[in-house]
Amino acid sequence: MPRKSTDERRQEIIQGLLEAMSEHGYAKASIKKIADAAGITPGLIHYHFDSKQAILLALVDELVTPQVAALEELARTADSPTAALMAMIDHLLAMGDAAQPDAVAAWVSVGAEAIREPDIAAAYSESLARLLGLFSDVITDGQQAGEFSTGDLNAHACAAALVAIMEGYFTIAASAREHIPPGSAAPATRRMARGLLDLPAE
Amino acid sequence: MPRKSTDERRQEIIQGLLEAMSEHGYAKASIKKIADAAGITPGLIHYHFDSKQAILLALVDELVTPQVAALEELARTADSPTAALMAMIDHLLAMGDAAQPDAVAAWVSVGAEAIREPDIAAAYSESLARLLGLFSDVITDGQQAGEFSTGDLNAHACAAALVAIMEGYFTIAASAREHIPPGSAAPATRRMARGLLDLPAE
Amino acid sequence: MPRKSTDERRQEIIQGLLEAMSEHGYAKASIKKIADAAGITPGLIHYHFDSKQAILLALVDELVTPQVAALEELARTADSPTAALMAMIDHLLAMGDAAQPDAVAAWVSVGAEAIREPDIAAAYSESLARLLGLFSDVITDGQQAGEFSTGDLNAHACAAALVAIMEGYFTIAASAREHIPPGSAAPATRRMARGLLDLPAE
Amino acid sequence: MPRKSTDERRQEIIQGLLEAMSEHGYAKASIKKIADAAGITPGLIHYHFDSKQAILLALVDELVTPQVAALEELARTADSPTAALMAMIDHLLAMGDAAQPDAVAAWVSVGAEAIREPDIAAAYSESLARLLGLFSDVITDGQQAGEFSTGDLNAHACAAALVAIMEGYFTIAASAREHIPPGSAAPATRRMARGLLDLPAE
DNA sequence: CATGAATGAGCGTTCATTCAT
DNA sequence: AATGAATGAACGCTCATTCAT
Repeated sequence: MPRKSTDERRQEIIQGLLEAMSEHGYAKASIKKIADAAGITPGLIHYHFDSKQAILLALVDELVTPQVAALEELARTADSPTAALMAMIDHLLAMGDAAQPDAVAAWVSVGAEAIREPDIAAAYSESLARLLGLFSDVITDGQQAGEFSTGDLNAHACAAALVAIMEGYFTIAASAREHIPPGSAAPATRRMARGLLDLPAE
Repeated sequence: MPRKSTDERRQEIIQGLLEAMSEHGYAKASIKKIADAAGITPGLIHYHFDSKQAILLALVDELVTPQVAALEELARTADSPTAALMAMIDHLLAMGDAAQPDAVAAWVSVGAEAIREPDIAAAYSESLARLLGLFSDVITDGQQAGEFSTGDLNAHACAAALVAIMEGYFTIAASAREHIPPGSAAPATRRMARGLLDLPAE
Repeated sequence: MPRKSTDERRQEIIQGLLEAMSEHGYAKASIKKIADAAGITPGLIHYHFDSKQAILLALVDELVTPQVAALEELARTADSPTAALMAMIDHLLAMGDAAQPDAVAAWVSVGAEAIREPDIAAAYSESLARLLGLFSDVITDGQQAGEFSTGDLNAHACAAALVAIMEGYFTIAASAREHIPPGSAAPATRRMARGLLDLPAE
Repeated sequence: MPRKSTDERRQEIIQGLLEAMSEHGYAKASIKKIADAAGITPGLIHYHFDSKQAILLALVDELVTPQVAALEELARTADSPTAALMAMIDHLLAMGDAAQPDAVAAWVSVGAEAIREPDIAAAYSESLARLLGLFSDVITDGQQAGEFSTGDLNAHACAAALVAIMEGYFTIAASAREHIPPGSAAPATRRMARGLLDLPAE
């Protein structure tokens, strides 16, 4: 007679890691702290996950999937590639601006952890690939529609540049938010995207 | 006279941390690993540094100061604000592109560590402030010279945007380099800077 | 249900510290030695106690509380203040004489540790205050009953003198027992108490 | 060409230990701290002393010898055994009262250290023996002069009792001075000595 | 499913002692 | 006689993981 379903428990544990990580970083987010944040006991963590790293991998998916879905939806419902791109930028930068500080901090920790853990690196890389693919598609659409021109750069390089901006804003937002004038990230990024893609000024 | 001077040893230890950190991240860059990388015994580390964190703070300075000096030199010797800005972008992005992978990886770890360690956060924030100041000065110069126009954004917000790009490219370069087409970072950033500052295409 | 209850383990650890301390002093009573004495592994110590100092604080309470209770009982059931005082002296000095050499040695280490550790000093001071209070009450009772006379000294100063004798005998018993003729501590102290309180010789 | 004589250096080191010990206790009085307190470098310590323990043994002698000499002088110049005893009590308790807090704290640490170090125990025991001998002599003199009567106790037991008081006052003075009313130690001890030795009240 | 005591390896740090200079 | 860098063992403590209950 299960007190809670496996899926629910896994969700709680993942959220516990998110909470612990945003406060202490991954290395110091101990199983005990994760368990406390999830409102369960330490022993139960390893019943639902093989290892601490497995929770992190699940968290990466948890962080990325809804964003990708939201961006896809934005791209699909936009009137034009330009409108789609601007909507995507606004959506992503809103996160860094303040909307989900825990998720942003956790994401930065994931990027750092990826330096030394191949499994995390793979998940991180795949997550970036998903984002890159979305931007790449929109840029290709815009090129074919004659809205965008990318000079010597291909669509992939331009997509990487846009993802880099997002990553950069997230990094600074996580550790030195005071250096980002509130509300400036999205407009600045839109201006930069216009330069990148040869769009006329707004 | 001691067997080696304190300054030499401190340098070796700082480089040992850089090496260990770029491979394992800060948390797993143990005193033992740092000592091995520096070719000394663990006990000696704490003869020269009060704590592991003190080494990291010294490393942050070591990483940032020469870059800031180089950027200042570039800004001073450039013919125009536009030329200065482009030279600075090229210089910084060259690092991320491949020139100093260890330093880039270490820097990303610093950003992540800053999330939870106030002292590191302070050093990280100050380092960003130094970079931001340089960009901010160039942008202000360009505005006054009539070369740049920043729309609704002030110089600081534009500087933050450029620093964010750099941070973002570094983050991706450290963990998922395969997503950055080699050689694309600097040209893409130059295009974005043109959009940000209302410069005509090259 | 865990393998052993927290209370049982805490007791075993406290006793392990008592054992290790009486043999090696507090500083050299390492977590490893405490664990060995308690028959457990070192890691478990910090599951049950936050720090080594926390064990010491628990031990101080463990040492003092039963003695205070015993002295209170003696004071309560004695026929007169004089009888109460003599019973208390006999009870306390019996410890130093030989009855609990481990506890006496540990207590001396606590006093020394109190010199440099404010938390230990507070616990030590409070323990002394409890003993002093008991003696002070008995002396005040004796004064009011016309049995004791303390000259220029107040009850508190006389209580302090009696507690000092006890501390002194404990100190010598712990490190240089050969200098205390067996069985002499209590009679000598009774004679001194008579002088202190103007009691006629037995 | 010696910059300072060996004897001077040894003295400085012993005083350095006294200073470091009274502040940090023996275990935490590191060679570095002793050297700092002595105004020399760590390496020099082991040129003048074989080990840290050897300094402590020298310190014990340093602490006790002048007191013993002073007490001998007091005993020799006193008009009577009673006067001698009271002068000795006043002299010793003046230390605990406030005169030399560093020495008192160090002495208590020596007593605690004696629990676990046989060599320290031997030195501590010998120091106590010297004090005991002095008191024992005076008491024997007083008995022979018909001034003192010690009941069932022999002179040694009475001497031990007086030394215990001193040790006890020192212990409390070192860690919980607030419990000793200032100026009360000597008068209280004189009253106790009168009871111990069947002297009439002052 | 769930608990929480238990393990053991590793961590950052301290330090008495040694020794090249 | 003196320096201060260097060593290596020990320390208190943390923690992912295991497992009896």
